Amino acid sequence: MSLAAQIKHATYTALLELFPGADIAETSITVNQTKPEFKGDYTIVLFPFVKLLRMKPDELGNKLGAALLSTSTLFDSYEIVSGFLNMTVNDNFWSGLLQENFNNEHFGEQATTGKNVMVEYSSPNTNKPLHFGHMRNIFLGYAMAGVLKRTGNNVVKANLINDRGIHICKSMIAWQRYANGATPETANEKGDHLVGDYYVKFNDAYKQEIKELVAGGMDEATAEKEAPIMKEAQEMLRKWEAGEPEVYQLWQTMNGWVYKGFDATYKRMGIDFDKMYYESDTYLLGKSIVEEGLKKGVLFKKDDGSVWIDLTDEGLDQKLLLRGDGTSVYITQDLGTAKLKYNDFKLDQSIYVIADEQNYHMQVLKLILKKLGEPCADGIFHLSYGMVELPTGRMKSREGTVVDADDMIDEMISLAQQQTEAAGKTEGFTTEELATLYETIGLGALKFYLLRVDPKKKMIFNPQESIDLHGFTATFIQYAHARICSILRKEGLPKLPAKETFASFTLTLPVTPAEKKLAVTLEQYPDIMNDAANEHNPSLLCNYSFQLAQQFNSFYDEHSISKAENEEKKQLRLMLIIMTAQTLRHAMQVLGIRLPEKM
RNA sequence: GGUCCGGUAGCUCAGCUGGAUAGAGCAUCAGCCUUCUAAGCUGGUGGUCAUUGGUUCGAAUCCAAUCCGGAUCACCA
Repeated sequence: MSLAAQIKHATYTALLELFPGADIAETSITVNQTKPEFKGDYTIVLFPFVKLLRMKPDELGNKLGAALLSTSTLFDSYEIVSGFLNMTVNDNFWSGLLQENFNNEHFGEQATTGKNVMVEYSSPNTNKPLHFGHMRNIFLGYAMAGVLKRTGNNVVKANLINDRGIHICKSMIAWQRYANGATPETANEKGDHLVGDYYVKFNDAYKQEIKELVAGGMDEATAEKEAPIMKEAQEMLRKWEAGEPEVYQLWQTMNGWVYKGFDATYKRMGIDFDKMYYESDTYLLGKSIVEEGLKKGVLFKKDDGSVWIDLTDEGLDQKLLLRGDGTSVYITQDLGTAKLKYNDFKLDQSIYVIADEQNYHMQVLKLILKKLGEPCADGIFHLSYGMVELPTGRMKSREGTVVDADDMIDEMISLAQQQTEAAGKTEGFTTEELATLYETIGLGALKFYLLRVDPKKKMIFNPQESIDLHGFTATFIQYAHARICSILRKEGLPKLPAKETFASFTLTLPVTPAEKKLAVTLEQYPDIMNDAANEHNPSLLCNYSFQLAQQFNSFYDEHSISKAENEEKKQLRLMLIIMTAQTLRHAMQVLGIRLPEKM
C-alpha cells in the first residue's frame, strides 16, 4: 500500500477511535503532498470533519495529530496551518524504503491479476508507408501494453492489418499502369514507399481524368464515378473478391513489399506484436453474427434486403450492417473480428488504440455487440487519441503534407548526432557505440514527444520543438540516468548492487530536504503506474519521470555522493541514486525508451 | 442541426474523483563549471484558468447557459 493510502487509512482509524459513532467514510479523507512552503510531507485536510464533528480546525487537528503520533510509527511530528494538518513522516520510513527497494527491478509493478488483455495498435493500410500520425498510435499502444503488463495483466499486442479493399486496388492499378514492372529492388526503394508512390500516382491520374471529363462537358459528380482509372480499381476489387489468380498474385506481391517495409520501420522503432490479424482473413466474418441478430429480432431488414440496427433509443442513428446485396460493410467485419479476438485469447479486456475521429464508430460497435448479447462486448475499450496536426492544420496524405515515419526517424537520429558532436561529447566511444547512442537519443526524443501529452488531446506537431533536446524531453531523463551510471562506475558498483552492499547502513543523521524529496517521489512510483493503467494514460509516466529526473539534478547539484560528508550519507545517497536510476529505466522501458549509461 | 471532445503564461502542456499564494518546459532576463557529466542547476519576468451565473466553509476543478475551435452523424474504411 502506498504511503498516502496508509496515511489515509491511519487517519480513518484514528478518527473512528476519537469519535465513535461519527459518520465518517474513508473516501471523504483527503491526503495530499504538503506544499513545499510548509513543514511536513503529507497533509490531511481537516475541513470536511470540522462541520461534521462541530469542532474548530485547530482543536480537531491537535486531537487527530496527537492520535496519529501515538498509534502509528509513521510520523515524527505534526503542524496545523489554517485547517490543514501537516504530518512529517519519520526519516526511518524513507531509509527503510530505500533499503528495502533500492535494487528492486520490479518496483512499481503489481501482482498478477490473471486477466487477459489485448491491445490493438498500429493497424495500418497496406497502400502507403507509416507516417507521423501512425507513430502516435504505435507508441501509445506499445506503451499502454507495457503499462498493463506491469500492472499484472497477460497482454497480447495485436496488429490488425488492413490489407484489402479499394484503396489497395488503387495502388495496384497505378502500379500496373505506370511502374513498368518496378520492384523495390529495381527501384532501390523501400517497398512500402514504392507502393505508396503509386497510391499517390493513382490520385494524380484520377484527378487528371476527372478534369478531362469535366472539360468534355460532364458534371463533376458523374466524372468522379466515370473516370476510367476508378472503374478499373473497382473492377480489380471485384476480381480480387472473386479470387482471380492474376490479381491475387499481384496483391500478394505488392503487400509482401509493404510488409517488408513495415517490418523494417517497426524494428527501428523497437516495436513488436504478438498477434497479427489480416482483414483479408476477417472481412467475411460477422455475417453470421448478423444472421443471428436477425433471428433474435435485434436487427431488422429493409425492403431492399439490407440489414439495420435501430439505435435511436440510445440517442444514435440507424446503422447499416449488411448491404442489400448481402455484402458486408466495415462494421460488419469489426463485429466478427471482435468476436474472433475474444475467442482466440479469452479476453477480459480488448483495447482498441484508434484516433478520436472514430469515436462514434467504436461506440456503435460496442453497443451492437451488447445488444446482440455477445460476451465480447463488455471488454471493449476504445483508447481514443487526438489526431496529430501540423501548425498549418491537419496532415493529408493526398495533399502530400504528411510527415513520413522513416524520414522523421532519420531526422531525429541525425539531429542527435549533430547535438552530440556540437557539445563535444563523442570522446571515449567507438563508432558503433556512437551510432547506438544517436539512435537511443533520437528515437527517445521522438517517442517522448508523442507520449508526453494526454492521449485524449489532439496535439500539434511543431517540428522546431520536437527536435529540442532540452527541458521536458527524453534526453533530459537519459542525461540524469547517464550521470548516475557515471557515479556508480567510479564507485565500482553495478547498476543494481546486491542488498548486502549496504547491509551495514543505519540511519542516525537527519535526512536533508533534497534527499527526502527524491525518496518521496520514488515512493509514489507504484501509484503512478497504477494510475497510468486505470486512466489508460502513459503520459503520466512521462510527467513522473521528468519530475524525478529534475529532482535528481537538483539533488546532484546540492549534494556530493562520492565525497559525501561521511560514510552514512554516502551509503544513503548511493541507495537513492541507484533506485532513481532503476525507476527511470523501468518507467522508460515501459514506454519503449532506452536510457544510455554514458552520453 | 444532434451527439461527443477541447479552451489554463507569448508558445507547448501539467493540474480537473473540489482544498493552502494555479505549476512545468520552451522563449526571455540575471547568476553558477579548479569539485561525481553545464544535454545541468539557482533566481527574475510572464495568468481575467474562454465568458456569465449557480452549488460550497472553499471552484481552474462540480452544475447550467453562452462564445470559440475540432471530430462525427455514408450501402467509405
